[in-house]
Parts: sequence; structure tokens; C-alpha cells
Amino acid sequence: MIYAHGVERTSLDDVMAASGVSKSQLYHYFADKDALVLEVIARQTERVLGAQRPHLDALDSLSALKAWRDGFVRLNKAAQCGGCPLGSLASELANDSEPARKRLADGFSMWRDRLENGLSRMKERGELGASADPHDLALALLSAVEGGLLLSKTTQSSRPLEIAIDMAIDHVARNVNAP
Amino acid sequence: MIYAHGVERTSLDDVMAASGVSKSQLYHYFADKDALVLEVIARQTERVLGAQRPHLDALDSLSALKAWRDGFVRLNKAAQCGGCPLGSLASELANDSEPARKRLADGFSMWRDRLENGLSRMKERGELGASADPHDLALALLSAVEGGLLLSKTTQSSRPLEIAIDMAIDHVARNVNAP
DNA sequence: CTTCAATTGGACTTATTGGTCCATTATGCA
DNA sequence: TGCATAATGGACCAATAAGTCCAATTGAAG
Repeated sequence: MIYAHGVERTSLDDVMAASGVSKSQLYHYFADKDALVLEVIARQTERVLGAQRPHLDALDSLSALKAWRDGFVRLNKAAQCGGCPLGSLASELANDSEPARKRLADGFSMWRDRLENGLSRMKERGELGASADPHDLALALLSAVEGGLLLSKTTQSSRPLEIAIDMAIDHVARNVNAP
Repeated sequence: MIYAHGVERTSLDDVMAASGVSKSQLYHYFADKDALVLEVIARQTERVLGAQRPHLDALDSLSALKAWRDGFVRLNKAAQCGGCPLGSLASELANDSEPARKRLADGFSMWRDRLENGLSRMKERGELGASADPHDLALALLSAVEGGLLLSKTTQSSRPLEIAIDMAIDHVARNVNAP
């Protein structure tokens, strides 16, 4: 619910109704709404990374990147509500809650790490040129994904996402050594 | 205020206090809060496009694109609060207000049009290859900008924005004919 | 100056919010 | 079985939200 409608549009009464849990339980397990939101961030980080398996941990070739792209786009098409859980929370909270901002930055960082790991393996194997920077390439990949997701959510079309990820994969491909 | 903290975190009392205007004036000029928000979207669209002048309407060469990039990054560094006014509103409202979503999609579309116009001129002049698609290139550029802005806002660093736009400009450069 | 409509101030209403409280119920342990 | 502690339900509270209302004020036209 927080993913779909945002923190501020999701009241604790909504959470109670949807979960069949009373307010005292909520306040027994969470200090306040902010604490619950922080937990939601952790949860969504896991969800986002988990949903990209098994691709995400094996992105060490161009074909693997393309398969990841296809899975990602398919997932986005199937989703009932658009956008990225982390991205939406980041957009809403980054300016207003420093603890939330930090956790979201960590979430993005973990995501980038996974991408970077695969690219680093490509570099070690010599598939990626010596001048290629896995860290920056991963960051560019992630930016493309987030921007694509936001535009796709707004235009209600998967095209922006597809085009953005394709661009990012092309960008990686530029650094691939000729076989 | 709506740009920095979101629609839901900005109360009409806040607006009254900041503008020195009474509630009856607010409701005299706007049917309700939603109507005001719709007007804010229109206003922010103008602001975003206006802030990119004079570059935005002359992006018809690689060097112009790079100058635009530099101006954009400088603007973002100087801004007190990160992110994109359109992107933030889109993230918050796309799922919950169809009129708002439409206007935001229009705003993005206008932005893409400006980018596309420059690329089309490059293509007409033969600077861009025949196979290049100005529409898709512009969409990729915009996705990179939005994703970069979101990650920069979250990580409080301008690096993601720089890397993302550089990637997108490289992507355009791939379609440039050798001189 | 008078008049009448448009504009304005701000008190007010109602609904909803996050959060508190305490009596009641369940649970684990001797 | 009995006791102490933890977990639970739901009434309750104060603050804040959007939105309403009407009396007071302004301004232009005759």
C-alpha cells in the first residue's frame, strides 16, 4: 500500500484494516509510523533485489544483461502499479527523513553492487575493456532503470523502460572487447 | 513547497502562511486543493523547461548537448532540494490522480519534444545517421536525466546525474556519422 | 455620495490523523 | 494448577486536515 500510494496517503487505519491487526499491536511492534516505514524500506529493498533473481547475481555477460532486461520488463508489465518501490519511497522521503534517505541510499547501493559485481567479473575475464569502470557502468545502468520506471509509470507504457535499459546495455557493450 | 515536500505534506495552512493569503481567497481562486495542485503541475512544467534555456531549444549538436549537460548539472548542484519537480510530482500522483498523471505525462512529452527537435535537426543535417530515431533517443535522454536526478537526490551527490547524462549523450554520439 | 456586486478575512465544522491507555486475554513456566 | 509476564482489543484523545460560511470591506459605476 505504501508502495502504491505513498507513505502519507497510507494511514495506520488502512494498514489495520488490510492486515486485520489492531492499533495496539502496531504500536507494540513499532515505535511509531516512521519506524514502520523504515521497516517497509528494508522489506522493499529485499523484494526488489529478490524479484530480479536469478538474473541479478549472474550479470556477467552481455547476453545475461539482455535476459535480465527482458525479465525486468516483463515483471514491470505484469505489475499492477508502476514505478519502483525504492524509487517511489526515495522520491517522497529523501528530503524529509534523513534516516529514510540513508536506508534508501543503502538499498540503491546494494542494487548497484550486484550489478557492479557482474561487470567486474566481465572485466576480470577480459570481456570488458581495461578502461571500463564497473562502478560507474553499474550506476548508469541503475539510473536508466529508475528513470525508465518513472517515465513508464507516468506514461503507462513500458516503452520508456525498454528504451532506457537498452541504452544502458549498449553503453556497457561499447566497453566490450571485440572477440 | 509542494516540489520540496510533496502534495500530501503541504497543507493549505502552510500555503496560506507562506503566501500571506487567507483561506477564502484560496477557495475563491481554486475549486479545491486538487485544482491548485493541477495548476502547480502546469507551473512547474514551465519552470523546468524555462530553467534549461537557452540550451534546450538549440540541442542540435554534440557540443550543444554537452553544454546543456553542464548547465543542467550546475543547476542541480545549486538547487537547495534535489530531484525533478515533474518527477517528484509524477512519483507521488501518477497512481492516485488520473488528471494529474495526464498533465505530468504531457509535461514530460513537451520536454521530450524539445530534445527530439534538436536531434531531428541533427538528422536532417546528416550529422545523425539515417537509422537514428530522434524520438527514442530523446526518450532515452529524458529517462537518464530523471533516473540520475532521483539517485542524486537520494545519495546527495551529483555523480549519478552526471554519469547518467554522459551515458545518454554517448548513446546519441554512437549515432553520429564520422566527419 | 450611493449602491451593488465582487472580494476578502477568519471563525467554524466535520472527518481523519497519529498516538495513548487500560482492562482483558493468552502464554510460558514452576 | 497457579502465577507472572507478554500480547491484545478497542475506546479514547488532541492535533490537524480540508472545506464552509457569513459578515465586513473594497471598488467601480451611476
